[in-house]
Amino acid sequence: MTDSIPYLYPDKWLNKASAGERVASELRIRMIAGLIESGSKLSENQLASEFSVSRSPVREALKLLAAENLIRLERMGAVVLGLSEKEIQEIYDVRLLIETFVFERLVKMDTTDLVKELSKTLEMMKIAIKYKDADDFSFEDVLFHETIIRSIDHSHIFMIWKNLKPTLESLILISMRMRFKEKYDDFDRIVHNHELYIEAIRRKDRDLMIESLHKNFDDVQGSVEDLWRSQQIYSEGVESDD
Amino acid sequence: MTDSIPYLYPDKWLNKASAGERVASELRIRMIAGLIESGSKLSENQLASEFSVSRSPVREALKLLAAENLIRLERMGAVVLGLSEKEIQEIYDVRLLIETFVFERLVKMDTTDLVKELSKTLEMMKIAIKYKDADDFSFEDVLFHETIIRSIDHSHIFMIWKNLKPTLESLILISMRMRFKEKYDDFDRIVHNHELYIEAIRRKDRDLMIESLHKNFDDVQGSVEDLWRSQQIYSEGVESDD
DNA sequence: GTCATAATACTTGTATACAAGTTAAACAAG
DNA sequence: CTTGTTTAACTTGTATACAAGTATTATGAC
Repeated sequence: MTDSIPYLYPDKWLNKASAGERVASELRIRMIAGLIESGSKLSENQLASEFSVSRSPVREALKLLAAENLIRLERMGAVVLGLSEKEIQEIYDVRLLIETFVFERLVKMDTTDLVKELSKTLEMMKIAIKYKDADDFSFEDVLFHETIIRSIDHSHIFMIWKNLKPTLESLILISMRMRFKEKYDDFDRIVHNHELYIEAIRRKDRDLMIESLHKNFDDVQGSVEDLWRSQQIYSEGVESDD
Repeated sequence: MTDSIPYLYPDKWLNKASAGERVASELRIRMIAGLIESGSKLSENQLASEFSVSRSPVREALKLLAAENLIRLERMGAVVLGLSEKEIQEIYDVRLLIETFVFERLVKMDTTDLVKELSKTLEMMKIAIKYKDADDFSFEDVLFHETIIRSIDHSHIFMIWKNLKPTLESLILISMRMRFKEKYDDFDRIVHNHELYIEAIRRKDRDLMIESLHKNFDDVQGSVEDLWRSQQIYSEGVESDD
């Protein structure tokens, strides 16, 4: 068995994470990047030895991934589901659903602090672009949307976000790493869309919000093809064995 | 420590559940029934000895409850959050959100099979009423809504349901046990509302669906007071110790 | 009495051990 | 060669052991 697969998930995002979360994060991004094929089977013992941990954290990881619908737990072994194009579409359905819900609440609130917070995050994103740091950029991008959702103080809507977040995070991360290499110009547009989003919140303009939301989706949606290509790049020099 | 608290969660729903799921189900319904007060702390060891299992399944249970926002995992011990009135309102926000989404999909589909399935479930509900079996009734009631949501074959919407289901299930269960004792006439109305819902799906009538959905909410919403009263009933003869 | 420090009794996270069950393979009979 | 049975190697779920860290309590100096 080759252990040559490099770690894809950023180490600095795992500061005080347990071993289980680490394993889950790494497995998740590998599945989304296509390094672990849909349909393949994972066993606790196999993963435990592969990641040099005991079965306890592996069990924890598998439970997490099962809750995210990335694997299905069966009698013997967990079968990898991965992300089909349908799944990615579904994720955007849910994002649209919760972000429009959030916006309906936002228009009844004072959004001054939120706008300030979002502006700060956007500045951070610009810095990340300037220094070509895909990981930092992705982090701030995810944070941007999380900040919006958190602002309405709705614990169940936020739960939905918490479930969606890990998958989305990996998706964005892979997509952004790709763009920093090959489509650097995209970021002008991405930044502009986020500015639009902030403006929509500031002006409480529903139409503008929906517009920027859809543009934002198109951004990531359009990058799905990049994603599939990335699978080839990531798997270069890996699939020698097995 | 008193071990005198009777088990609230139906045994027959735990056929092939693991010890962890059993503990989670029982803790969940106790929290929702108010037998475990919000703010109290749970520790793994304490729960392990209380339920006569080891820490492994208890850890599993706590993870599940944390994902449902019923407890918050902290450094030392898990603090019980329970269900405030705000939380219950939030749950209905989410139900409204996903069921209207589902309906928008349904109107574009052939719903013949679904209507048949729902009719069957409704018949089951009627039998449960006839035999005054609150647990059976609750089971079929939850199944009714699950069947609708499942029918559009949208895995992420279904994930949201899966997260919501356990809490809702306990909520309905407690509410229905109450009504079978004290408000038996309510069931005529509940059955009628479900008939309306089926009719809305059959006719693909948005307005009727929204109407019956709201009525359905009012049914459970109105029973929240019952819920608080139930906490007194359940806790009769229990709080002797501690 | 008050404050600082040390000891103790908790806590969680991880590793390992064991039991029960399932799959798959080996093997024998026809 | 096919079929049926037994054996062996897996699997998961649970219990237990251990290490590292945290809160609390006890202790002692002032």
